[in-house]
Amino acid sequence: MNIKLEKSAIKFCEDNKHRLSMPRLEVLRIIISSEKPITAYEVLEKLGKKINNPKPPTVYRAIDFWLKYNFIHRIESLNAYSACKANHLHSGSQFMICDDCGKVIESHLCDLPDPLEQTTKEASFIPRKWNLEINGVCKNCN
Amino acid sequence: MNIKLEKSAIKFCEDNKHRLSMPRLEVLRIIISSEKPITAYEVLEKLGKKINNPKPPTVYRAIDFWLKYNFIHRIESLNAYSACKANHLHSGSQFMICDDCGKVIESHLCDLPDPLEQTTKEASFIPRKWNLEINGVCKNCN
DNA sequence: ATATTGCATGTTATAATATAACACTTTGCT
DNA sequence: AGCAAAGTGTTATATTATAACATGCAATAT
Repeated sequence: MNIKLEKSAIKFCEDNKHRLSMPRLEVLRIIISSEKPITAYEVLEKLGKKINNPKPPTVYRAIDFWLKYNFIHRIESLNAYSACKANHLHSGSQFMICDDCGKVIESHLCDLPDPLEQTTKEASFIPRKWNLEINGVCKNCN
Repeated sequence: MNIKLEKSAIKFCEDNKHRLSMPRLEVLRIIISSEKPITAYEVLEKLGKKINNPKPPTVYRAIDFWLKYNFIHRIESLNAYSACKANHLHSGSQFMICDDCGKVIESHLCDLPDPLEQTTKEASFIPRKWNLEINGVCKNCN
């Protein structure tokens, strides 16, 4: 699927002296190979086929790790996770979620769009990361 | 606090023949009078002082009702709810969440900003509602 | 005025999501 | 080898949310 992302994750760990443990690698692979955003407990179930009887913290730790470095994203309104579709790491993401078929399309903001940037300035608020989720109806469903 | 919102909610129910039941009214009041976004179980606890021994579904039903008509918003990344601060109903919301002090500032988008509108068009995606959550550091904390 | 209907609530139970806490293991460094 | 830091294994439990079904209430049609 997205072998590029896996490779860059491996390289990232080497370069930054993070351990690329079994749970981390397998969890990332599971999320990468999922068509749709996948929940932690779905990951847990699949992980059970790779390592012996894993428990929720194992999954959540790995997820937190990859989230932290933006290799995966969390779709808040679905409590689900998906691999980053961009070829670079970014701190802002945008998802279009189809209310009909559940399909999720990621695009990504490199910068906060101007009117939004503006409101943060007005509030003297310093953005660190942001997440936009748009619900609606996708191409195929309308 | 926001007596205006309560009034407009009451009027909304009258106009649209929705029942303004005890749980609905009290839940709305609790959320309106909360300084910060409040979780469902915090609402439940406060509701216990108004009506006898309420259960989670009572709270969630009332929350869902007000959410549906945009009188309150859900802040996804906090699993919490807050009264709408705009003086009009809107289907898009924007929150700035301070990672230091937990303060949440709402602003509101009447329309999806152009670059975003653009991406939905490119994907032939029809937006129905959207939610942007920006994490960062607020005025007082930086 | 009452029967009907649809909306809403009360209640019990349980599902789904996530984390605390602590013992143990691995790795890199000195 | 000895140590510290980072990571995992495991048990238990916290937090968030919903399913399912019985009951109540209010508008309206007879």
